[in-house]
Amino acid sequence: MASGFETEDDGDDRGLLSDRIRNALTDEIATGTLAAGAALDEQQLADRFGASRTPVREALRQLAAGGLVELRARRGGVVARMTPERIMEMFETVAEIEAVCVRLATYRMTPLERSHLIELHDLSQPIVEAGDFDAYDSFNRQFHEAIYHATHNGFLAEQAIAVRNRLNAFRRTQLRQGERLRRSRDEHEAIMQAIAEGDGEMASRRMRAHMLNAATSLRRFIEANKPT
Amino acid sequence: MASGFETEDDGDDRGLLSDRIRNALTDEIATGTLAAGAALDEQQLADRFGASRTPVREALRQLAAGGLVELRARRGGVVARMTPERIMEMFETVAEIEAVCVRLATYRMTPLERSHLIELHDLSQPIVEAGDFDAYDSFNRQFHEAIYHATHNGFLAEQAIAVRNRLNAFRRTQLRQGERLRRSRDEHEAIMQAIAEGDGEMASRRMRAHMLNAATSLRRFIEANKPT
DNA sequence: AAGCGGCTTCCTGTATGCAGAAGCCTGCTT
DNA sequence: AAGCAGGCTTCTGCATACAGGAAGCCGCTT
Repeated sequence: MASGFETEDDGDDRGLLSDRIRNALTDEIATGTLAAGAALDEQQLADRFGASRTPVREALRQLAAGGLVELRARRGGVVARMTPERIMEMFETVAEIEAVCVRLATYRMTPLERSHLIELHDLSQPIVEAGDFDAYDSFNRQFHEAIYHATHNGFLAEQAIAVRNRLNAFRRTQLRQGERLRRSRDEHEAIMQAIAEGDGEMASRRMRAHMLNAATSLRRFIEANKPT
Repeated sequence: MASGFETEDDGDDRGLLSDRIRNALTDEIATGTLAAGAALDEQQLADRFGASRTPVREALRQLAAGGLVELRARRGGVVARMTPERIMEMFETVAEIEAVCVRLATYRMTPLERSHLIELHDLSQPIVEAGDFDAYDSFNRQFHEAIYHATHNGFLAEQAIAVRNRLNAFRRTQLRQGERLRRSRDEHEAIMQAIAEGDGEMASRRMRAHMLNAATSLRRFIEANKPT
């Protein structure tokens, strides 16, 4: 998430109401519970969260600033509606940013970080065998974020996480396509290989391909389920 | 500042109050009118803008989501305080993103866009001769944004602009250092050369170097003016 | 004299009230 | 019957009111 807020992890009972609402809405949008284009009525949301409109409004403003929600002046807000073109643009952007990250990480990561990453990667094997999509999604997130942090550039890591989060709903969808889970892990394997060899450029190219494969998988899914 | 947005300055009655406040604060932070670390008292800002606290709060939330302001729960907000380390991280991030952009742009730009970029670059010559920092800053922005758009990836362009905007104040400072203006243009020249040859990788490396040179120039300035 | 604790005061966070705009529905006109 | 106009409804945007936490201050204790 773009910085600026004290976000303690989601065990949130205490904390600001507007932050809790923001986190809840972020989650619902990311998981698709709130579909793209869904209208966001302030009073309705306020009732649902047992709050007044004020914290809801603040949450919506923050989400709008993050691009998850579109606010049209005096006409209310809707969950950001994304065209297939825009989704592809976002995937390409993530792919390029991830490619940058893995290149920097290859050159900068400490032995400890490298060890941690290898360990993480090894853990994904049984998950793939079991075909556990949710577990793999969670692992995948950890894997990529470990790479972000290994760049030793906190700002870049934040940006990467923020952009990645906006693609959450789509990435999860895409993982459920056919053999994508196993192929995803194979691609990770190839990336790990390049990292182990200290070849940042190679790791970068493989990461870009990895992300674009995911995008292609998603595009196929979108076109297969096209309503028209 | 040389805001490319058509946010008509103070004569603006139209539009949302919270948006006007947000734009005004963005501007003041970017130009340094509001120094980093400055406390942002809601009531005080409300009085200054002749509004109530409500739109001020909404503006602050949006700025926090964009990273320009830090909000500590129940303790008010301050203009994001950036350490030299963080500024360098931001510069590195911008450098990498710009490098990505110019590579994609080289391969994707239309002849019209290439022509426009060349024209823009040519216009910078007399500006450098005159040593007009403000004009060059404005040109520089146009030059880089033209490259963003030539990627034909709207989302990537938005991200690039957003990150770049957060460095506004520092980039302007840096341009005022010694021969930096002329060297900046020389580096643009080298980038244009690579674009003309259709060598995206070369353009990318040169762009990265260009941005890191700017960062180095800024770091020298910061250390030279270090209070301690 | 120094440290601590309670109090006071200010400021944030939330709720509610009010005005105006956007959209809709109804009824009139052609 | 279709189109338009005007009023009505609903929701947003802003202001104000209220409650609770945070920081500073003053006095008390040792």
